[in-house]
Amino acid sequence: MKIATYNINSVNAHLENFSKWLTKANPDIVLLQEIKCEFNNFPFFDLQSLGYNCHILGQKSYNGVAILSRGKIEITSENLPNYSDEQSRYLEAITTIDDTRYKVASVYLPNGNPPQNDWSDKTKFIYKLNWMDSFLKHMQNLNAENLPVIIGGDFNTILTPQDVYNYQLFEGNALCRPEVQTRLKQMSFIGFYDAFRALHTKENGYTFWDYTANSFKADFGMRIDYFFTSPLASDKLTACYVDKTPRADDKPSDHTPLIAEFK
DNA sequence: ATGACGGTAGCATACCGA
Repeated sequence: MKIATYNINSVNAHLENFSKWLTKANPDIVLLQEIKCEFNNFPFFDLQSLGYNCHILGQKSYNGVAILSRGKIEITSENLPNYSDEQSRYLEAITTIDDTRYKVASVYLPNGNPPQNDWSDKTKFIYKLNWMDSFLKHMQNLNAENLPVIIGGDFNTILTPQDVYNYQLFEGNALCRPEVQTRLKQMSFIGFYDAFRALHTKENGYTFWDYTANSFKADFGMRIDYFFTSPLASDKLTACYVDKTPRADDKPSDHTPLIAEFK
């Protein structure tokens, strides 16, 4: 079983790039973030014709998450069950691939940096921390599930200096503030593996490069997209890697897919 | 670099992102 997590930065704006990659990479499941559209504008027809069932939690302009699967999708949660949220950032489902049932979730964690017109405004950062607290509370319940659980998404967190091209540049940034790093590290205490880092200790694993001039070519990137696997899923994990091909292709998202494979 | 650059809403320019 092959699963991908991909912050698509508007599914409609990058549909051509995405469809080309989907056909080539042929994942069984795709977790999408930042689809940036509501139900009525989601490209169901295009993706279904490539063989995927699709469920989305949409939002106009911003955010929005989706689950694509070769198998049947049963939604188990839209938004975090213990947190009232106006933004679409969490979608969870059970889907069956090769007779194995997996619980999967597509996560788009808040960025947390202040708006440009008010650098002192902490509202977004507080929202990020509260969101993470609710998320972790839910993860404690999910980890005990009697089926493999795979949590994937854009966690907007630089966990360690290894996970960004220049750590000093991002000091004080909401992506690598200690309050945020400490919270995401709790995933491992709860029992979820950071799948990429569990298998690769030396590679940087960058999944995001900004659109500016030579960020991608110069590899000025960061690792902010993750898979977290529950004990039953970690037992089945055989590979986890970054696929840079769509980021190098025409009209890409600023992120690139992270892929995990399970036996 | 509080940089550039791209996406959305909607039609000029503000907001968002990491």
